[in-house]
Amino acid sequence: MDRSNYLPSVSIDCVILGFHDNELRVLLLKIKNLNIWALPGGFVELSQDLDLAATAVLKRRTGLEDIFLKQFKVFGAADRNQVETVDKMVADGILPEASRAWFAQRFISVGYYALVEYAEVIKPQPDFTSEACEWVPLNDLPPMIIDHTEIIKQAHITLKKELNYQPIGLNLLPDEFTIPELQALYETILMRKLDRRNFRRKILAYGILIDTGQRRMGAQNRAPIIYKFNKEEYQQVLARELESGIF
Amino acid sequence: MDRSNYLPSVSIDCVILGFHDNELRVLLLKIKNLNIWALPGGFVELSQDLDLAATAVLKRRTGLEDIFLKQFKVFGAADRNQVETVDKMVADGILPEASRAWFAQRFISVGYYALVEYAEVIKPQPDFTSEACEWVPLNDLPPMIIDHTEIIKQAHITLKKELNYQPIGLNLLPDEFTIPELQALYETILMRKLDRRNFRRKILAYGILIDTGQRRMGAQNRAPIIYKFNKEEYQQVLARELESGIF
DNA sequence: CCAAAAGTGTTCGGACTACACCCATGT
DNA sequence: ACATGGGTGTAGTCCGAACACTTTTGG
Repeated sequence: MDRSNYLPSVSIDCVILGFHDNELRVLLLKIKNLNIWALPGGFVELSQDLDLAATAVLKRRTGLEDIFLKQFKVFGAADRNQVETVDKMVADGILPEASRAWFAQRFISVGYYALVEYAEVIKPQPDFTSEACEWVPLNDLPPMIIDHTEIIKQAHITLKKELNYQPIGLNLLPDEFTIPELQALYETILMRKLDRRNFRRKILAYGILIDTGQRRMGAQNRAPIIYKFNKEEYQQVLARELESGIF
Repeated sequence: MDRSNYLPSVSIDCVILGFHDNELRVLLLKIKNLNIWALPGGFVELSQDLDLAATAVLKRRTGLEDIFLKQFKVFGAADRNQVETVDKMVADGILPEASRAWFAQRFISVGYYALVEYAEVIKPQPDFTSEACEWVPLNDLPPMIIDHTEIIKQAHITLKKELNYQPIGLNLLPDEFTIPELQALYETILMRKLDRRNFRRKILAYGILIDTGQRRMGAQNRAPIIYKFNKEEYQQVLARELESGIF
């Protein structure tokens, strides 16, 4: 693996969030032979846009493309390196001796977060340094490398703030869903209960839901209406928010 | 100048904003022998926190410390380098041949912005590559290097958004000021008129202003009350905002 | 006295909150 | 029938937008 193709000092970490069993989950890699987990990350090729490098990480781990991916913060503490971990991995033969210096260097890491539909990620892909790639509940994180716990925390804070000004759900929910399901997503992200009736009104007011005319049967209660996102309107609402601060 | 003390590939650009003559101004450096301007920037020492490096840039150019300085975005396009400009500067003897490679490399630049009190910056300091360091009105920018125009634009957008949830003015106004003066600052940042009465009510509701009991005399109209910021309350309001997304 | 701009109060409407009620579904 | 949770309506409250009047200052 030739490290000379990458920009030194710069890394990318992706907080890939999915929603399952009414829980927010983040995609993590378990480092071989160690009880330490890490965010999927990567480096930037010499002639590659930073955002593209992030997109490539997402693609590599999940197979997904065209997903909402957003830079949210840079992590640049002086002690952001992992000498001990790298030494151990070299000793275990996981990393070749030749790449010790590369991985042990200090990185400035750009944090990105993505929202993906859990079900569409068939088989998360570990890399050669990791023995597992799993969805881990956000509120039950294992020991993480360096500051990755903090990175996840910051991603979650960012997500909560975004929720106040933008609809969220496309990419995070299946194609078809009910309003109660969408509400469960919101409640999970915000970590608090919302009023059913007010939520419905607010979300319908966005004008981004399409009534499919179908209902979700099977439960021991009134069958809720199944909706789809009106993707054009959805994108327009997002764009309106982003535009809000034109120069 | 030994470049081996710095992290490669990573740079910092600071959008230092001041307020004067009812205009927002940004501190720019004019590159020697060229009609191109640049944001004050710098690099990160090998064992220096990223945020500290940004603070150092601010200190170096303005002499100011303990100023609100915030990371707002990373600029990582693949073509973010300045080969032609560097070649010209080396040819002109401004940059030593030995540092050509350093300055011509591709940088991932972390954007910071700062709000400073115009009057407190006595004499902005140019560096050895620049022949001037001046306050330039934000809506009358000269030709800028690489993507620095875009960086300033993004900083302004960020500032406008911050304004919606936080008070701004400490660091940007003199110690004593009137509410109409504070309103002029807001109107300049937001680039639109605000209602006098609603503005007054809203800003007083924050509880961060102290009536000094004095009035600004001299104008041909009723003398406005002079206020000071209640700095403790001000910081608390800011902290409350930042805390708002606790895990 | 007059122009100019500061200080004060009131009203209106929209958005969010907090509720109570009815309806459909599976057991 | 009944427990469960979905769909609908309504009154109260808060906040911001819009606007009219009075007060103070210098000329």
